[in-house]
Amino acid sequence: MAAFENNSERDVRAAGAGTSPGRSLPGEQDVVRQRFIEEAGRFTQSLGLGRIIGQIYAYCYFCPSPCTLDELAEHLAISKGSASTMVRQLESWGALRRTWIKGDRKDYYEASDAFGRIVRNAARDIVGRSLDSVNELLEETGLPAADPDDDDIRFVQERIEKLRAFRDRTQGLWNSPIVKMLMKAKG
Amino acid sequence: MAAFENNSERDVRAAGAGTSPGRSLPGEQDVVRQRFIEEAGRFTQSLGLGRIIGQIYAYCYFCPSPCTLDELAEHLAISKGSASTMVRQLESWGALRRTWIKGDRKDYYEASDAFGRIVRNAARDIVGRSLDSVNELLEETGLPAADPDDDDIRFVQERIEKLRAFRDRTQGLWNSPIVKMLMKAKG
DNA sequence: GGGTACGTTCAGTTTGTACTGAACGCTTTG
DNA sequence: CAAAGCGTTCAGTACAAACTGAACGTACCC
Repeated sequence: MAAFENNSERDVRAAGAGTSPGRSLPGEQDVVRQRFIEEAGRFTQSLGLGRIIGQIYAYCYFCPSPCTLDELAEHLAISKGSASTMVRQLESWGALRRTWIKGDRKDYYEASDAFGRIVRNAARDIVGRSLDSVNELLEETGLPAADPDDDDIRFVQERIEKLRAFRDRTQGLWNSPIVKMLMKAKG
Repeated sequence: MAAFENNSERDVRAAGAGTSPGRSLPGEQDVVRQRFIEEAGRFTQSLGLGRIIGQIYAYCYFCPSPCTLDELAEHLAISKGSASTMVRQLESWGALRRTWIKGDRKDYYEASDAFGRIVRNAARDIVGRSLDSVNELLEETGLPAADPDDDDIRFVQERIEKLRAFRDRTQGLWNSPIVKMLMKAKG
């Protein structure tokens, strides 16, 4: 709601990059920014990641210069705690990079545009641990060794075997060079 | 909790498939079933789909014969309403197939083992609509036509263009024959 | 036509969790 | 050393979504 108002420190900084020196009123591009930030929030929320994480990334993505925590908290009208937590989450996915400006104690964050890598990292982080748990069960499940004649036991064994086969087939899919290539940004 | 107790109609039917005629006590395979059902519930829940949907699929997947709604509700200790809703969700993903037994008014459900297709359908259903919303925004966003000299406007334009490029590159990824092949079950 | 036996729907409740904001530890500055 | 500025943490809260179960509609049977 309070995003990209033009009376703050950051907007002055951002406006400084423009060619119209006296320009400080919100331009049409700020409306566009605002809509993308909202949409990104809806997107990540509908994915069960919460609204804030999408908003933070979108805000940084559309910032010409790195952002600080306070900036994010103020413009997105969120608590500093949430900003801190979500920023580190995004950083762990490679979605944000932490930078510093010498003589300034604040941390600055800038968005990466390597979307493919970000999505892969996030997906791995989210479904990865759940899948690990499933895999563990698939491994440790020693089939009932006795009674190979029991139809029910053999049925269960076959079902588990099919799961294992699928797991093996898809395991290397994320790391497949083909998929990587398809998602790679080319300049 | 009450899953796979051995005093119910269904277990009698399941036990009938075994080779040991008098056998009605829970075998070791039922313990395995139970663990897979629990794990499936955890899995879908950690994915934000709820616990029940995974449990239902796992129950059906490890059933040698099709299941009914009442059976699912009773053995998984869930309400019939949830069973009905989730079963239709799974059916829409191709995870369950609805069958009938003549002379019986109940609906019967059996699990598909085409995991690849199920995952693709589910993923498309879940992230699809969210992505549609994003794509809509990407399309309808006419860039600020005026002021091509404004650095800030050009910056926003470039960022949006990069998003469009990634969208175009990844759009056909799910339907890519390579990915389809990698996920296909081979007999 | 009444009475079952189904599956479905939906208002209500409960459960889970995203988010807040105050307190904390650490580092730098005066 | 005190004080301010920074990021982090965590108990508490508020909100949303999962889940329930009673009411409903419909098809079949006596």
